[in-house]
Amino acid sequence: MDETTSYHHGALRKTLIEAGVAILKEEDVSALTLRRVARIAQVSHMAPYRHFADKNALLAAIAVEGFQMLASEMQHVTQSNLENPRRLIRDIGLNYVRFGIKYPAHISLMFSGLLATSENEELNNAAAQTLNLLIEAVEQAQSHKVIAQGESKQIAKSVWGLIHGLTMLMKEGLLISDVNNQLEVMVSTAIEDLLRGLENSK
Amino acid sequence: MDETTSYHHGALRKTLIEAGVAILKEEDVSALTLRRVARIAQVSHMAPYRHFADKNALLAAIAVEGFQMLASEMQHVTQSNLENPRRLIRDIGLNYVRFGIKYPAHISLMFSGLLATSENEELNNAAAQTLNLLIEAVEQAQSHKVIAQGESKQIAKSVWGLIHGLTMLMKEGLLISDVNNQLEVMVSTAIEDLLRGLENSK
DNA sequence: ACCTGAACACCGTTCAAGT
DNA sequence: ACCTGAACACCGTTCAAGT
Repeated sequence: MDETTSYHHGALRKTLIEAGVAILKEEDVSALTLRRVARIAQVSHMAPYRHFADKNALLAAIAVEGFQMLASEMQHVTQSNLENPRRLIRDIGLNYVRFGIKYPAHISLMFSGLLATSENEELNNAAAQTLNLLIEAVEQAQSHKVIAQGESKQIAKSVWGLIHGLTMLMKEGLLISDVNNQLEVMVSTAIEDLLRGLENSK
Repeated sequence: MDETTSYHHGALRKTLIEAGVAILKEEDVSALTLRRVARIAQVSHMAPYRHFADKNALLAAIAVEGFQMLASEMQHVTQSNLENPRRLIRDIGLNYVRFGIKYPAHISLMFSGLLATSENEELNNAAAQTLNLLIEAVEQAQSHKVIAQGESKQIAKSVWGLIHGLTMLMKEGLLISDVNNQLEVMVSTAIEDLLRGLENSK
């Protein structure tokens, strides 16, 4: 029953995903090839097919890993802002944008069209988890009277749209020239403007 | 001096770009290869190198074409909304999102990281034009007292962030299930919520 | 079950050569 | 100037085979 007695080891799937994550930390999505991931894991270029149907399936698994990293950051922010929902939403936004700046290739993969075409249930659930965490934050803000009642899902989608768009544009260098000094004001201002509009929702 | 006497013709550069645009209308970015574009243009796989330094340069030119298509749509919307800046901003947003739904592979290429890494001046100008058109719309709204004075550039960036994020999430199928019937309400609501917050900017 | 290597049809890019 | 073809080191994927 010792899993390490097989040719490689029982954790090849995980090793392959981690190799992919590591590549995305240094290079862009085009560097993430099946053969290279296999090389890093020290297996033949065909071994990954025992764990993934094709390259897209590996990419989807790496994207899931990204959504989990993001969710875990969002949950951490939520823990430290239990009493101030206005600051909670702002901090979730700031961390989302910083996540995109820190892992540009990874977030690029996560929203590269895999979700649009893949029908991969695990991936769709992982992405939906992002929205769920935003809905929770919005409902918390509503119960604190910071956001008007009703339509928490629509409101969470608006918030997601704003912070996701800022992230993508920021990542492309289209919003500010100095990420260290301008990011916080730029993003906070945008989020607070939207929150102000949500106070007296129609 | 007849340009058509050369091996191919003088318009190869344009032909190659249009071949790329055509591929993106049907398939995703991974189908856009240098060799395939050359095949469509009926030239050898090396001919494109006379017009583009490498594959990235061709991709950048195709992205520029996308920004020009988008700008031309935005200008058209602006022409038909000269008197109502509130509706203008909403319609620009709606059209931006529809552009992304109509050309998902093209908009994906436009924001795929080329801008972040390329230093391509033409591409950067084309992308900046999008922001310029939004700044104009915001300033029009300010002069009609629909948006509070000051910081039109920051406000335009917030608006861009919102509509860009909604576009990308929509394209991934993460916001609504029925694009034909739900898009307009979803996007309009989000934009109007932000505009409400901008009425009495801090 | 899990892993391997040869083979195939593709890539982007370099180089030397043709008109 | 513009275009070509051979060659190289890569891809993803199929297949037949090994333990």
